[in-house]
Amino acid sequence: MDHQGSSTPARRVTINDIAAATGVAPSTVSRALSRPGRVNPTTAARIEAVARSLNYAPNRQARALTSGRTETIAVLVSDVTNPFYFGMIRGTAHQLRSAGYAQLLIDTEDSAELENHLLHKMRQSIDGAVLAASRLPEQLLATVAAEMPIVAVNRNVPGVPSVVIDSPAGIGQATEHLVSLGHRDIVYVSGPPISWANEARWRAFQHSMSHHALRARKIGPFAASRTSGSAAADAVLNTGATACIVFNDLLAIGILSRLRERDVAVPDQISVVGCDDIFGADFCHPPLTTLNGPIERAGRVAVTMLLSRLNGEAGTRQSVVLPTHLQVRESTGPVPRR
Amino acid sequence: MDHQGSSTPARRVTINDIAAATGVAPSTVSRALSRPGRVNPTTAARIEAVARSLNYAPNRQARALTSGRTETIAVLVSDVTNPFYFGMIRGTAHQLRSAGYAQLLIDTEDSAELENHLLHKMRQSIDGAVLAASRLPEQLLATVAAEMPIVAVNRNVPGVPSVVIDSPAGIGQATEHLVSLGHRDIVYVSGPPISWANEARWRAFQHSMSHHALRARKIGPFAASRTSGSAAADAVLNTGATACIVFNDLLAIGILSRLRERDVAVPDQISVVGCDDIFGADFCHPPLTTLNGPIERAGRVAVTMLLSRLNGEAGTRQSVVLPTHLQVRESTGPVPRR
DNA sequence: CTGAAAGCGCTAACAT
DNA sequence: ATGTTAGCGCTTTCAG
Repeated sequence: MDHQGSSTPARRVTINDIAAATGVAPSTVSRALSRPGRVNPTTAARIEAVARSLNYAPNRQARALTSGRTETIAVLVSDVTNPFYFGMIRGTAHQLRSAGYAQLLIDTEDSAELENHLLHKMRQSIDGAVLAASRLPEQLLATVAAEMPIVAVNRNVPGVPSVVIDSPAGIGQATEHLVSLGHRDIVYVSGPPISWANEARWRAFQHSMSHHALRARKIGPFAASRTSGSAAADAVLNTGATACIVFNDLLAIGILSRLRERDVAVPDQISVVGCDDIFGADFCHPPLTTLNGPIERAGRVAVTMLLSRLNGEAGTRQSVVLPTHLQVRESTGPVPRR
Repeated sequence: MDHQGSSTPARRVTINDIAAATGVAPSTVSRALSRPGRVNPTTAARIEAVARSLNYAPNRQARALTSGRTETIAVLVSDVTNPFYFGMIRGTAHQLRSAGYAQLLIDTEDSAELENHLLHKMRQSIDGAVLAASRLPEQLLATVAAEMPIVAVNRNVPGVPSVVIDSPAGIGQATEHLVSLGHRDIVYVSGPPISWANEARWRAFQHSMSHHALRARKIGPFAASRTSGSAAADAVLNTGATACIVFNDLLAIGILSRLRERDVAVPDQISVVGCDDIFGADFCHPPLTTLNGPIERAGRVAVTMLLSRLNGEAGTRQSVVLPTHLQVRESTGPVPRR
């Protein structure tokens, strides 16, 4: 049984149906529905009423075909299950919805090839893209940016609009924090070398340490996952350092678990600092000292930049840097006495 | 500078370009690219070669316009930031990608109206939808299912294909576990009344308890969020129960935090069981005893069902029930001695 | 196996 | 302010 009330197989209603029912031309209906103001208010109202009563919904594909605008934005993440992205996705989702855009979520599985391939395949289906943690080489990223409107998150490449969370500044605070607690031997636990954020954090760490006339060491690389925390923890212990700053929280939480397993007390024997303040960082054991960034806001800002670019608005900033601050919890403490 | 090598503003290549370059008709190109086998292998190969060399990507909108198939599936979640969905989204993402489908991620913000509205608005842009934790009333959900291919996850309504994780069975195990630890006074901490899973879990709990000739109590409802854990914890304590089974892990983790804050020892003074085994359940403090379900698999299965339905395959099961089991960690223990 | 032609639903000139 | 006309890029009859 067809709940539409007719007996024909529920043909979808088009602007032609509305035009017929209203006694105007389809183009008028199109205008009335697309941009009000270009049509007589009275007829516009009539058209809208009929559209509503007919339960009309515009066909986005047809609209896209002529207008070239799909009202769809792709959001690319390197791994959907990484909690880091949740907040960002919520930010993009909200901002896109309120602008009437649809959000295509794409998981690039940490592969530059896949990222490039999917971007290429989808380029006609989207008006633009937010690339969260793009793995594309600089050159290629710049090329992509020249071809379609994109905003990169946590990736800074000349010529590519971006939103980056200023973790270098945060790393500075973290180093300061540890040094003030008496730590002198601090090691950076690095994440995937392909990650721009990883490099940025390592450089910031080196810089801060040299500022204190301390030697910056690095171990890794490790995958940015909880499971690789085991190897990372063992490696940290092996260095003899009294504190570590870890590429991200996922890895840091993995390290915490392994340290517990090995009965190494945190922070009594070793201090751990993470990055990103993901879901869970506040309730793991011990709660993690980490860099807290406005990640949801990053998503919102990225979309705002993208949309204003699409709308040809002028005063759009090329790059936005969002502040970060150290969230001190219980995984850091005074350097252990020998 | 246009990296395409031409000086014109990078007009996108269409099947007509390929047709011209190959010396065949556009329709042949279409056939060759859409379903090989309906065209001479030699020419097909030639066409494909030219397509590749021209860097051709089909226009999905145009294709959708005629064929009616968008190769896009919507995945609706009630809240993108709920970690419960992460695994499921990964499951759907992988399965969709391997089938060449795009995934539209839609956040319904826990609102039935919004869910219905977006489904309606998007119905022409998608081939089907996976509804995770739909908030739609039964009747409406059935209507939607009659109009477009959908698969519901964790929601069982007659006539609507579904994938549900068998948490009732799990609740039985959880109750058994607590009773065997000596608990007699167990309370169910309920989540949003609008949630189907919440009702199912409460019923299962009642059933198990009556099986042991024990009285089942319920408190709530509480929002399924960490913050509402405070109120929930206080309420649990107020009941004097020695154990609680909580609607989901998010709420349970919130409860754990509050109990720590109030210096109530878990599990020495009270035992806590969650549901879903979300990210974080294994590293919160204490690690949470919870129901572990194959949530990523649920996402994969849902997509598989949806796609096989779209492809008109016959032997598609209407509903799939996935097993669950109790994951005992450290938040449950023997009943406290008085 | 392939070509010609029609048209999906809509928007965008161009007229009026 | 509104109607007419011509496609967008593709698939799909219908012929051959």
